[in-house]
Amino acid sequence: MAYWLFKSEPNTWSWDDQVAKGEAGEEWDGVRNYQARNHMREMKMGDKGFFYHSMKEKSVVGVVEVCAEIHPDSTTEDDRWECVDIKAVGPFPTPVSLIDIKGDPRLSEMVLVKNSRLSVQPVTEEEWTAICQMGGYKG
DNA sequence: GCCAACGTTGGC
DNA sequence: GCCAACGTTGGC
Repeated sequence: MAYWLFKSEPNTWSWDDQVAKGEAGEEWDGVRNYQARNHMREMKMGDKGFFYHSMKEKSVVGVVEVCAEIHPDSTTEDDRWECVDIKAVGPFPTPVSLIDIKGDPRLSEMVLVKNSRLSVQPVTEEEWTAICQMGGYKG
C-alpha cells in the first residue's frame, strides 16, 4: 500500500467538508497540475493519505482513504484532468504542523518541505509512521 | 499582504 | 523548441 498527502486550502475544501461526505467520499477535483494528477493515477483503492490544511493552519489534520481510482474530473470538459475519490478515515488527535514537520530530521526530505506547492504528494512509509506518531494517530 | 517559487502559456 | 511573461500558490 502507498501513502499520499492531499493538500487543501480550508476555505475552499476543509477536513470538516470531507468528514461531512462520510463513507461515500468525494472527488478530489480541481487539480490542474500534471505532477499532482500523475500521482493520483498511481493510487489504488485503499491507499491512505494525509489531509493537510494549507495557508493559515499549515497542519496535517486527518487521514483519508482512496475509495475510487482515477476517473475524469467532473468539474471540467478537458479530458487531460482526472482525479480519484477519497473519504475521511479519522482525525488527528493532535494536528501536526508544518513547523513540527520541518523540525523533525526524519521528515527533512518530505515533498511538503521540498516542494510545498505540489497539491498531491507521495509520502514514504517512514514519513507516514513518524507523522502518525507525532499526531497521536493510531491507525 | 507581500513576495518568492513554480508551472503554464504563447510569441518567436 | 526556447524562453520571457504571466498567473497562482502558499509560506512568512
